[in-house]
Amino acid sequence: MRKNSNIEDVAKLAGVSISTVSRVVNKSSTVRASNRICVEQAVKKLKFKPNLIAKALVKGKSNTIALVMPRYEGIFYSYYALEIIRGIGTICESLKIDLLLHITHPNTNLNLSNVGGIIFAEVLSERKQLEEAVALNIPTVAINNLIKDLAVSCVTINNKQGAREAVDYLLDLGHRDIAYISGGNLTQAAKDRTQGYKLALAARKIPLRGEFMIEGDYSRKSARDAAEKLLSLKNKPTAIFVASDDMAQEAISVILEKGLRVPDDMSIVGFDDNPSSIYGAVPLTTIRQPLMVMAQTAVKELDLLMNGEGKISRICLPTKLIIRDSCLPR
Amino acid sequence: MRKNSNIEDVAKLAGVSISTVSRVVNKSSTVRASNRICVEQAVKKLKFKPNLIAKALVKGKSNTIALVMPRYEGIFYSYYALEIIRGIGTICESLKIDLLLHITHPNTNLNLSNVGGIIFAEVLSERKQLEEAVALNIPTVAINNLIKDLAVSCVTINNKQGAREAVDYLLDLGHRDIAYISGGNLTQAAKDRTQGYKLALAARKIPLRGEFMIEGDYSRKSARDAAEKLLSLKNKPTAIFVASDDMAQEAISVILEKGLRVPDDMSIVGFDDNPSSIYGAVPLTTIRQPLMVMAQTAVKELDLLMNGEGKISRICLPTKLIIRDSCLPR
DNA sequence: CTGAAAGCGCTAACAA
DNA sequence: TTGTTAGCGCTTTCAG
Repeated sequence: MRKNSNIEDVAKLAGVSISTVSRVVNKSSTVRASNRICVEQAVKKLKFKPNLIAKALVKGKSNTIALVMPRYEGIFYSYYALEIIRGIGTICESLKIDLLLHITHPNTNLNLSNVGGIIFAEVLSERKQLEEAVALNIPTVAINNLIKDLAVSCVTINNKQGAREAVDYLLDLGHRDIAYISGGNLTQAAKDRTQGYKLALAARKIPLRGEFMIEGDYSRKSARDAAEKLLSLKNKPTAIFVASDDMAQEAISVILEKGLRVPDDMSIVGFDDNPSSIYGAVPLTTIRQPLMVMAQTAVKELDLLMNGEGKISRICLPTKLIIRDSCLPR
Repeated sequence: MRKNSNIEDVAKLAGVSISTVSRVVNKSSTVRASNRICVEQAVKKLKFKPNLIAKALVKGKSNTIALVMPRYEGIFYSYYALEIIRGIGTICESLKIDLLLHITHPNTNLNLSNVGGIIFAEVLSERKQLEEAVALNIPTVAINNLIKDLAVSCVTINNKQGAREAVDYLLDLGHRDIAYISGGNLTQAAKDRTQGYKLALAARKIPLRGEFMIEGDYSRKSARDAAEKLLSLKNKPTAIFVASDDMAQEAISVILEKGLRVPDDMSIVGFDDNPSSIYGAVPLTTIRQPLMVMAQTAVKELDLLMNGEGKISRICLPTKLIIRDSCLPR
């Protein structure tokens, strides 16, 4: 059976005490060169890997953080989820932090008490866990949500402003009949984008039209249905703002299939700046959101918190309108 | 600062020894009812959560498994990666196994020695880590790969056979000019599908045509490029087998945009049975691969291995041809 | 059925 | 600069 060598074996082989071994392994205080070399050789010969579990126990905290991600189909299959997992995963890897992934359901209850910190990818559905984490005094940061009533750090994208920018752009182009395919209301981000859409129209005193606002769920199917509904309207919109690039691409496919042209007959703005938005049938004008930066910032904030050096912060990252070829003036 | 109550606090409050507390918490040996109740009450009052780190230390193994996933753009943004993460994540959640996610680069070196088990989502690029895991005697299972030269369990999808089925179907429909958009050669699965394509043609003595075999990388962009290349050929194929549904959908979009029809002018078969393949412009005929079953099987096998009850097994899961509307006889 | 005590592998005073 | 030692919180013999 497996029998990893431990610090004692190394000490014995190197002819020093375990403290010395610990010191050289952790590069803490200075050790006489000759001893360090002995230890290093022993480490190599024995293939010694420090037992992180023991270390975590004595340190009273682990180097592990949990990423809590709900498994709603919609959000999970979105570019967002993937990019967040990838981003946080990559940063953790480079910071040598262990990443625990929790794919949750509203009623899963996690034992959060043994991680060093937690990142919530979405809180609308995880409110209880968030509160528990705060109560347990575990360093926590929420992403893509702005939480004001709880003492947690958050780093978010300015979804409302981003959506507003998108619609403003369409408005500036002369469009007045602007439809919207939303991302539902299961996430704060999706709700914020809807807010932004409404705000932009309200600012120009353009009344909201119920038939122009269609609820999607970030899936391609929902976008297809929505686009078809929009195209079958007596008074069609001249432009559509779509809450994600993936959905926008699907909407474009539908429009093209019906023999209409984009942007000539219909202008489209997406949201994400998904890399594939450059390469579709028509390069997509969209809102770029710095997902990677958000992931990175979240992990760094958390790391600070975990080391007792940080304090609660609320960071809001700006979006940027990326103009490509899917819009034309009205 | 945080000060979780520990087993000793509970023991004191319940008026018993820590051994007794341990027993009731772990439901191990029988404890007198009155004592059990006392302990349970104390646990509740103190909100006692056992420290899993200490437990792991004394048990000499953790309840944590690592999922190692390379971060090649192509594979990472595929339906496969997402479904695997989601599948394994979900199963682990229900089995109360902690899931460590490692998003790796070829040259990241992980400290694998402190997990209870490892699942490799892809081994072509992770061969060294795999070998190390085996050398360290850590329970390991590889998914979507069949490894014969190493003592590891693997559970895989029969990619070769699946691809062959797809092409055979086209062949049976009378097609002879069958093109192929591949998933590259960075993963075993992608290579196997290419094998399957070649085998199917060879079995009917149809010569391979270089211009009919285009390398993709599972991204929509690569599929778009490939489809355009295929459509610009003097002698166009009459059917295309595409190594993923996502890519197949993109190919269909391209074809439709050029004013051609699917399946009338071009038959398409995908691979994955991605849920969205039902809802696209044309419901896609495809190869269903039981990704969830694979994930589930992998975790269960690993769990067995971790509990010393299992032995090396190599499981190959069958695919299934799902006939929808994207193919027509020639 | 219950409790005392010996560790699991490591870190961090403290002493030398 | 180095070694000794006391834990970190828990499980598990082994006695009682």
